[in-house]
Amino acid sequence: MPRTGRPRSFDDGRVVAEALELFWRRGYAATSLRDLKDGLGVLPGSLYAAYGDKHGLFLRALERYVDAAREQAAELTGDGAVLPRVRALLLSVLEAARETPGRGCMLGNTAAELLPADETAGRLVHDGFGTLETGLAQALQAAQRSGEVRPDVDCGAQARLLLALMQGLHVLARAEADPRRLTDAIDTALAPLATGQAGHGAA
Amino acid sequence: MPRTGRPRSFDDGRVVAEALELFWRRGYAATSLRDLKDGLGVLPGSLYAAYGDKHGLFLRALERYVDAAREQAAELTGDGAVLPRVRALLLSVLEAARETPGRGCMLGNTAAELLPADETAGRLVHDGFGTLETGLAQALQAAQRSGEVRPDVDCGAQARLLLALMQGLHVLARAEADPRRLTDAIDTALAPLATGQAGHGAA
DNA sequence: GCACTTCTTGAACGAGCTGTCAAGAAGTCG
DNA sequence: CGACTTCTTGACAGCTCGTTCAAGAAGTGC
Repeated sequence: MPRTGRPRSFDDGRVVAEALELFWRRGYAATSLRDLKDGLGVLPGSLYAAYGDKHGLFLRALERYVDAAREQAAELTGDGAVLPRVRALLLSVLEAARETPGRGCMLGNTAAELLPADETAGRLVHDGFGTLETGLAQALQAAQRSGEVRPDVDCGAQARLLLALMQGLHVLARAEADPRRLTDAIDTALAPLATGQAGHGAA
Repeated sequence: MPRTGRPRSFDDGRVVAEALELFWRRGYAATSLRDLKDGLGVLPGSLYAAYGDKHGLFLRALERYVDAAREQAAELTGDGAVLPRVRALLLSVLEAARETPGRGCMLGNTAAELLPADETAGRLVHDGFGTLETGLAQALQAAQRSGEVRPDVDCGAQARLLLALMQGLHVLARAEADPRRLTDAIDTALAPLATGQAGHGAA
């Protein structure tokens, strides 16, 4: 195993994180190597040696985003009431649109720009959506067992509805001067779920 | 008024319609003048003489899409039950994703690619979303008056929820091998609306 | 300190892009 | 038919893009 030679002068994790920020904000095609060079402080030659090409770096950044989404999804299930956490997740979409306009969701952005042509990115996006859907469904099922969510609710279908709502909010919020106008759509979606009593601890 | 000179050899309506099809499928930046030349049979010089530049042609195409959306929204209100028409509209999103993959909704695509930087396109997208939202809200209100929709429903908030769902479905469907998997999300969104009785004619 | 390996640097390449322009084609009007 | 106006044509300028590469820099291990 060759372990000699000049060590890399940049931190892989930092570069991927900053590349994610750029791709997230501007999209894949609109982020040029010049943008990456300026934003990351890494010249094209080094990027190509480390990641193959622009697309390779993009996939690394997208993987990182999917990992972050996985963490968010896992945090939905846990101690205490679930529905307020789901509501907070949906509200955070509107808040993010206010604080960082024009960024949206990296999964949705990638789906709109590159799917279905880019199959590798497609798998990652599919995984990311699947993770979020499963996380929502499991959280709702747990809340159902604890009595927080009505027993006649189809948690799988509800999870798909909430995920679609979430993606839709990312899109609509781009065209709204004040995304908070969409808050009542969130509450309308969640209202039919609650039993009215708070539930009694995790399942 | 100068009414002499060689007449235009192409039909404006046809060119805008075909440009819309291209921009819709590939997005704004990814559609090159060469694509437009090949698809429309009109050389760059003529396009620039007629529409100013690529962006001008895109705006014309986007206007046309907004007009079509306006018609769709208007058709939601009319004789007979409203909820089946709303359901059909949402299902048509999944059907379109199956028949024409990777096209999505031109409003959502444009929002993701160009907003908030492109203010002119932003106004058109905002109008388009507003038209759809208002159309949904008015249809639900009419259905409420006829007894088809429960009287305690907030039709405005419901319209925003359904519009967000619609946009979310466009996004999610891109990453699904078979978009029909999302059908139950539609029914879950609509279930809380119905009174159970069919309503008695238009209001 | 020397040999070796890897990384960095920055210029350069070919391709593709949007937008322009001068010359010719094709109409209309007197 | 002839003058005039507008549209079409296709080449081309200027730019940016992703990618490559040879030379130099900077480490490691003996």
